[in-house]
Amino acid sequence: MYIDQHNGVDMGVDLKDIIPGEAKTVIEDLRILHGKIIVIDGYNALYQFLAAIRQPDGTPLMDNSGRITSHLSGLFYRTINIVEAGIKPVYVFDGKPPELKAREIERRKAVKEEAAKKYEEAVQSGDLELARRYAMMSAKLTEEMVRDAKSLLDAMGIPWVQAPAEGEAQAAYIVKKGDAYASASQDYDSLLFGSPKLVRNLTISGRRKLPRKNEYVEVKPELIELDKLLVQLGITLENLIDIGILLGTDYNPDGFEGIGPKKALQLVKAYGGIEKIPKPLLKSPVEVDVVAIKKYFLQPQVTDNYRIEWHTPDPDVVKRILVDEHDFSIDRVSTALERYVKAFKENIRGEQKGLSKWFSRPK
DNA sequence: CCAAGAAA
DNA sequence: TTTCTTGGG
Repeated sequence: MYIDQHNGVDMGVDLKDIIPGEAKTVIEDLRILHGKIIVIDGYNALYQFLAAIRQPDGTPLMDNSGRITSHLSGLFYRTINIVEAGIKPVYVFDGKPPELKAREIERRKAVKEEAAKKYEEAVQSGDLELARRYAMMSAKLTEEMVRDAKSLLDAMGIPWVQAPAEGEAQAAYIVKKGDAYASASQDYDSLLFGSPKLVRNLTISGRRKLPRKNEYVEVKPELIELDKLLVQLGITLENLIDIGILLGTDYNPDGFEGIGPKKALQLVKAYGGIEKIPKPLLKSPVEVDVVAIKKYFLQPQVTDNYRIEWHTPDPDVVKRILVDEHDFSIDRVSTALERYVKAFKENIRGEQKGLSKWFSRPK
C-alpha cells in the first residue's frame, strides 16, 4: 500500500518496483491498441478526474447548482479520445466491497476527513498550492456522481459492467475469459486478480505535473503482461499475490514491518509461499489473515452477468446531461460530439458488423 | 485531465 | 507546426 505522489491518495498494492522492464511495453501511439477491447476501472478513472480536474486553489468544476462536474468532463473527453484511437472501451464499476476491506475503508475515510480540515486551513492561510493538494486528497466520489457517469456512458453508447464486489477483480475476470484484451487502471490490483494484461496511463495528452516542483514529465501509456512478469521473476501468480500481501494490499494496508520489494521477492522465492515463511520474520502491528486475503485474490466475487455491446450514441441525451443539467458549454460539447460520432462509426460500429475498416466505407 | 487559443 | 498557458463548469 502506498501514497501516490501525484494526488496523495492511496492506490492499492504497489508492485511498481518489482515489475521487470521486460514485462512492460511503452505504448508510443495509442493506435497500437486499435480494435482492442479494454476494460477500464471506472472508479479509478472517475476518482482521478475528480482529484485532478481542479483550479489552482483546489476548486473542482461545478455546475450552476454547485454540483461537481469534474468527473463528467474527464470521462466525456477521455472516452472520446479513446474511441478516436480505435479502442473499444468498457467500464467496470465497483459493487459492495468485500468485508476484508472494511478496515481500509475506515482508514481512507479518516484520511479524507483530516485532509478536508487541512484544506480549510490552507484556504484560510492563502496557500493555494497546499489547498489544492488537500482538496485532491479529500476528494470523495458520491453515488450521485457515479450514477451521472453511468448515464453519460449510456448516452454515449459505451457499455459498463456492474461488478458484484471489486471492479479490478471483475475486469481481470473479463480479460481472462477473453472478452477483452486488457484491463486499464493506475492500480496494479488487477494483476493480482490474474488479469493477463494491464494498461496504465491510458491517456492521450501525456504531460503530468510533478508533485512539488513546477516541472512536467512525459507520461506514456504502458502495457504490463502478467505471463512475462511471472517468467521474468521466476514465480507463480500465487507467489505474486504473496508478494503483494507482504508489501500491503487494500486488505492489509500496512504490509509487514521492514519488508520492501526486494525482501518480499526474496522471501517468497526462498520459502515458496507466504504461509511457509517463519512467523518471526513477519512482524505486523495488527493481526493479518493471510490465508483469507490470498483466497480472495484467487477467488474473488465476480459475475458472468454482463453484456459488452456498443450502441449508437444519442447526442441529444448527451447534451441534455452535460449542457442542460450540468451547464457545460454547448459549443464545446457539440464539437466534441461531432468528433465522437464520426470516430464511433469508423471504429466501433463498423467493426461490430464484421466489416473490415478498409472496405466498409468509400474513399 | 482535457480543449482551445496564444505564443514560439 | 509544435509547445505553452489558461479556463473549463
